Amino acid sequence: MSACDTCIVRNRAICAGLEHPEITALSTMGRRRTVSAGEPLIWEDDDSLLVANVIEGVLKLTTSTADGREQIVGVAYPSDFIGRPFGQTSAASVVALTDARVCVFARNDFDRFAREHPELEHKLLERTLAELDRTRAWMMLLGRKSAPEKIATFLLDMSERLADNGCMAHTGPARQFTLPFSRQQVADLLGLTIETVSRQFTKLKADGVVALPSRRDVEILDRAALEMLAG
Amino acid sequence: MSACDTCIVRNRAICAGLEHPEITALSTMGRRRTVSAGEPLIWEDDDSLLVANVIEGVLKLTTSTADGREQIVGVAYPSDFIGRPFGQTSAASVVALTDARVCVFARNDFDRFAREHPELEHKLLERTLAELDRTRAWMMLLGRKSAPEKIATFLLDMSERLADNGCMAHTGPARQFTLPFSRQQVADLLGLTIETVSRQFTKLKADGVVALPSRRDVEILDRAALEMLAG
DNA sequence: CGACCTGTTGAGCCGTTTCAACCGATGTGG
DNA sequence: CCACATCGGTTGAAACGGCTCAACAGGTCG
Repeated sequence: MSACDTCIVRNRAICAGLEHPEITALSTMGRRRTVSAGEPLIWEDDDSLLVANVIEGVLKLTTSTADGREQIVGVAYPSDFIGRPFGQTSAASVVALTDARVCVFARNDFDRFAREHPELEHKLLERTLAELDRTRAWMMLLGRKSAPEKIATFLLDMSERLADNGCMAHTGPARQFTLPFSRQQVADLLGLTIETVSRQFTKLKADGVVALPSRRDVEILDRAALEMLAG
Repeated sequence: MSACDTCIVRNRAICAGLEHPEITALSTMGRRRTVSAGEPLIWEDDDSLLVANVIEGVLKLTTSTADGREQIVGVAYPSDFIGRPFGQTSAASVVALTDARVCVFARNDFDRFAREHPELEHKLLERTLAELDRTRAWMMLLGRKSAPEKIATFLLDMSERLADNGCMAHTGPARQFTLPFSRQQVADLLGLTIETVSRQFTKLKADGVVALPSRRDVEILDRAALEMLAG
């Protein structure tokens, strides 16, 4: 019996739908690993040596400039795939935001296996296309939205993404949730400074749009207002 | 003999490497089409009815807000693939920037064909992964770079992308080229206003970094300076 | 020639950043 | 046990970069 048999993202990750012999083969290639909050898993511009499935936790994908500015270019949740298959170098660093568990594969092995299993490649393609859609929507935010719009859009997005971490049927957007991000990370995600993020949060709170019971907790009091603000 | 046999992007598009019977099958599904500069090919949020290969010309992928702000989220050059396979709606509009020729497929047909031909799906996956890398690099620009840095990065990027439109071996970045964009489109690509773009161009010219013989023509006089400015 | 379109230039304004001080929670060592 | 440092976050004041609005320039086309 492989670790996959009890994997909690087994039915949502790219492994979903693979037949038993394939799962077994994948299982022997993969290795479970934990990554502590703040710990890197992949370095930008490094040789792309490994890919992984996220089992539990949240990780950020970032790119940086020479002078240290950072932009979060993606966020990986459970069942998401990370790393750069079929490429020599990875374009982004991957760092855990929360303690996380991942299922890692040597890129070589994974590439070879994927090429031999079209069903897996198809899943990967669907995922990559969806991620590209999301990324493009985020470009709109980065290039054209104001700070209040960015924050509102961000909160609505979080409310959807963090809704069903479990395996239940789709429950709709969450009214309250805990951000996996510090203020600095929210800033890096939205292309703002930490101070601007803080001020916008305070403003939303003052206007009664959200409640902020703690640093990381958000409760949406007036979703319609947020949607209005999101632009 | 199918149109594919004489297709000028035959060896660079996703069709590359397909065996003859497959090419023939694809050929019967596809249809050549011309798109005039400014003419749309796909509408944002519409049902995703068609996908295409770019044969000649340049097209922009854009998303817009309700109040009319626009962000260019991608640019398609010859041999690039456009449209959203395996999805119900397309997340971006596609509009020709120059007169263009494309090879279009009904999305249904293409999806079915792709699923039956792993080699094609693999090509599509590689392309999509590369596009995702590029898109993420652009997020860095949108979120974290200043106007001068954006313009410098843009010019360097153009210089590479427009280098070998032909089929010759890689010739390195172009020293001079013709932009397929109006000032407004450059602004929409960089998340700036048209006035800021214009001022930055003027500044680069005044500093002797580039020459601008006409509205659309650029000649890079001091590449090192541009690379410095690009941040 | 005049209308029109694209792009440039100027002046002033506004939003975001910058820089700095402050706050509250957490943790530590004397 | 309490002074004290630390860390993440908030708040304030001022500077600045890019935006807005408006006028103007250069081509092109009727």
